[in-house]
Amino acid sequence: MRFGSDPPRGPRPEGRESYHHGNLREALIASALALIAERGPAGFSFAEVARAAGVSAAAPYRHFRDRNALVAEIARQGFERFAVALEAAWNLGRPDPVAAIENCGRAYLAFARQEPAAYAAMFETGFPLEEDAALHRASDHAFAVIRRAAEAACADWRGQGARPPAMMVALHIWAMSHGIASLFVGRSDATRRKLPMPPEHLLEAGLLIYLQSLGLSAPG
Amino acid sequence: MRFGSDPPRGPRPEGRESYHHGNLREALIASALALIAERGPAGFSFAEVARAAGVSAAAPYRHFRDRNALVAEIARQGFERFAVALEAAWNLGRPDPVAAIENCGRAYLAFARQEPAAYAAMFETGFPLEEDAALHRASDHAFAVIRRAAEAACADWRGQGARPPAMMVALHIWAMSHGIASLFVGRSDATRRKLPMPPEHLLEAGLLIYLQSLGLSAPG
DNA sequence: TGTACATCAGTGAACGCGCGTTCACTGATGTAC
DNA sequence: TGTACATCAGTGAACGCGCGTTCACTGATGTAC
Repeated sequence: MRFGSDPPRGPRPEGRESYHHGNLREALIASALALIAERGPAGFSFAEVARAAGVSAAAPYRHFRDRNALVAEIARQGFERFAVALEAAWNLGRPDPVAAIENCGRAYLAFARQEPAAYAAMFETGFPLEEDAALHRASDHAFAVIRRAAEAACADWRGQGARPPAMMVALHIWAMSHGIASLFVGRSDATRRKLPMPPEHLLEAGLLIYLQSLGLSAPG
Repeated sequence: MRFGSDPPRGPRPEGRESYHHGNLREALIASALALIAERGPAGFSFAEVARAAGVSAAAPYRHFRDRNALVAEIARQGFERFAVALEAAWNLGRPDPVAAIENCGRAYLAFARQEPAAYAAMFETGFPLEEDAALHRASDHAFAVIRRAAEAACADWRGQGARPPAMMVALHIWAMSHGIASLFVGRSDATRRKLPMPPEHLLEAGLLIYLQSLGLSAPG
């Protein structure tokens, strides 16, 4: 039985049946993500990615200038997905800014846990952001979500003394989240330190204590 | 003019004059630190370290099983110096625990700034601590300083509600410090993000806000 | 003080290997007519 | 619908290179007597 949308000749499941791969660019990214998850962002060669994608060593050059360009693209896509996840967790500040910020914190750790390879490519490679405008934009895009969350929270502020600067608050939230993610939510469990509590609880408590101090949350 | 303590033959400044190097182990560590500072903990080969130390490619095997053993040793020594620096900053909790904790924060960032290579070896390599007892001990040793500081601060606690658990406070301090260090105090300036303020100020403010909330610091 | 010897740190040649990169090529796809 | 042709993605062979690792060696150092 054949349908109009079938490919011209024979079956074509996962593997290669055609001279052309058809989707090599995405396949290379997927293979690289798997290798990063296993061995870290510096633990594989360009040739190895090609092999993992079932393609000759010369093929990747049709899609990426070199290994770095591939990893940078992985980081860029990671930042975009990261921004989307944070945005969804923020959920326009509902039910209230502080609760929404805690949701962002959970989303932050969930991303580090579920996409450890992308997270490593984003934060552990040390690419100079100045040299890759697209990467820089994607990274700014993710931070902008946290920044807007901090601004919304600060707008709600009803404490005493000076109003806390939203930029500073955003940076503190980011630093605390990233610190916990990178110390305790790593790639291999063996690599990371043991914790007496789930990282999510640790972060939640930290954010709550911090935000309370600013008069941004009703004291418990 | 000759002195009794002179080496037996001729001058012996930095380079090699003797068949034996005399201090190759330390020289390899120094060369590796320089290479890490330049290119990150994964950016060099074992042979390259030997070359940088002015020695044949086979020589390092007399001192380190392989490249990983060398980097692990660098991380271990780094943790020991880190512990010493934190201990000095803590200064037995003087003049008071909160001020002393802020000094620890400054020392934390100072270490990341002045010893970026060691810091990278300590936190960016992902060695499984279970497999290297000496490294694990050194790392615990550094954390113990922060932990003792948190305990001393919590002992001083005079707030309302439940007394904060010192372990949690220690982890929050560590996470905030590490987050700021790893996001904003990196190896090459080009790599790290731009900040509207010095990282030291950011960390100081963050710790103060956090500790105030726990009733550990006189509200400003 | 001198000599013989054991120990040990570094040499340099050798090996096989995988990598990065280039190149002319080939075969699949898409399109103009 | 069929044919000719341009485009393009992937091939596989080739190259030089540096790496990791081993080995028998050599020359410096330290020590026993």
